[in-house]
Amino acid sequence: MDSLAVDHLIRKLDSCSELTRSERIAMRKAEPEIRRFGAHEELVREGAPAGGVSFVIEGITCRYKLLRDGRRQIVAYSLPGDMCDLRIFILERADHSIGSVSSGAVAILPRTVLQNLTRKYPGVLHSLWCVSLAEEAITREWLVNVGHRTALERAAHLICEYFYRMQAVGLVRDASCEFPFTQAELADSLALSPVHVNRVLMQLRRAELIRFESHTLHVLDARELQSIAGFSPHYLQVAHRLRGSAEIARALAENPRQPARRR
Amino acid sequence: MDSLAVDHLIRKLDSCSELTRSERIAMRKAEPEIRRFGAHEELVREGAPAGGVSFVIEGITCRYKLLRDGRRQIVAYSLPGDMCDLRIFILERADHSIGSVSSGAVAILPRTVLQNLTRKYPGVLHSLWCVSLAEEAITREWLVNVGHRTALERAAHLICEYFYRMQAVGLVRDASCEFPFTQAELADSLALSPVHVNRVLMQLRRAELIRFESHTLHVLDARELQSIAGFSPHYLQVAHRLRGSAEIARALAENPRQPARRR
DNA sequence: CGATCGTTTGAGTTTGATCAAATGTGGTGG
DNA sequence: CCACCACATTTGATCAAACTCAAACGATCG
Repeated sequence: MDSLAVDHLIRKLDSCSELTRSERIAMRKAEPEIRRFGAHEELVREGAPAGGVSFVIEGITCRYKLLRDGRRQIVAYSLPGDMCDLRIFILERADHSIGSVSSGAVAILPRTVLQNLTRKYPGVLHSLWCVSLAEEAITREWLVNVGHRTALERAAHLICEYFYRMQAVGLVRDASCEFPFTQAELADSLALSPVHVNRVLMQLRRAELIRFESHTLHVLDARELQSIAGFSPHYLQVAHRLRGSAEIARALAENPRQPARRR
Repeated sequence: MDSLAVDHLIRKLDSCSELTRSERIAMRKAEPEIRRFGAHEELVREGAPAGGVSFVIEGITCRYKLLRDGRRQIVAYSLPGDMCDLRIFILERADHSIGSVSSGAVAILPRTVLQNLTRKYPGVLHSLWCVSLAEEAITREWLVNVGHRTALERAAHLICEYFYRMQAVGLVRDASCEFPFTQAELADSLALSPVHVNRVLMQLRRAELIRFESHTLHVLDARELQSIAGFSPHYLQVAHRLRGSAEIARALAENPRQPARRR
């Protein structure tokens, strides 16, 4: 079960920048702690001392910041395979909170384990860096979203991005996927009031672009939805067609610190 | 002159995660190309094929994204010592544009040079990763800013952040520093109209919190300004008190690929 | 079968946008 | 040194997108 959890992480890192066989083997030796959670819980509070590095293996989590007046801005969602918060690896304390959207589970690697891995296998370090850059690209797009798009465009854009990312991790079937968000959570992501989120979602449904059923999202007209959102998936495509990084990874692998089995 | 430029980069990386002597020496061998620019120019257009990795050695640059309708969102400013866009190191093409705010100069390292550095010196790789994480923290704070703060708070917050960062690179004297931004640029950063930026800036000046003189910003009441902004510099302090990263860097240095001179 | 939480709907308000024009200001060339 | 131009800032008036408040409706669960 544990090794299955690490496979999520390996797949993620591998998709960003190819790992060598020896790196994969080393990673599989890690035995993360599994922590289950319910929906809409607080997992890590801002300011909490940094624990291990965790990644989602099931369900959805989010990162958010709270303001003085209690309002919050969700700054990112983590889908299965995503790191909950890489920055924790480097900081003393969490610089924002982490919560769950749906129920699910995270795997937690003690920081020392990851430190040892990055120490011995620079390819892992490189992959982690790539993951960070990919996340930043998404954050930037959110900034554009909240800053310069109308409420309708914003909502459509978030749905497009979510759908794309769910697709990328194989969680979409028949143009539909889980959609566990409350409208209040969407509001905190989009910087809109819950009431207004309700109205724009209704607009999208009435236009027959999407449909909700229990907690499932159906995308009825992806093309039109993307058009309204001004969505272009380009910023998400960090995973593939990396330039140069494959060579780096290979070069790093040529002189591994740890004896590496070659195929 | 060139080596002086690289020193900026070394200082930056070193502040995030300590470099070893050999890493510094190796970096000093790099001979970046220097490119000067005037104020308010476009330096890299979104979609342009990726060139070298550049960092600011004088003046201020910004990253921005353009929307269909021509509006733009500035997503980051780069002060002297900052990388203009690290992500370019990994992508085929720029996924957003880069422009200048003031006149100044950037140093450009061919990608192959940086690739070789990261290949031979994982400590450099680690530092670059830390830099990326620090940048992401700023982007997230901008997202909170644009998403959940009022126009006045937003403007105050941006000024606080800018002032803090300028201080960090030693460009503040007597509570004042260069301030080359046009109100239109501030508007594009804060997701406000230029007219409204004018009004809130006026409010801050009338409250005697700041003063502008030619292109200089004077902060008259930093405490009150921060209070209005809800600014806490915590998210900026990645540079120091890193946890564990020093040990990583040291461990990496113990087995350098390249023969390293020891003091 | 309440109770709780999330969603929906309506009415009035506010923040910040837009449009338009006036007023600085710095730079250039005569 | 001045006239002029381009550009940035300032001010006023009007408008619209999204917020707030309030209440009703609906689902889910013990």
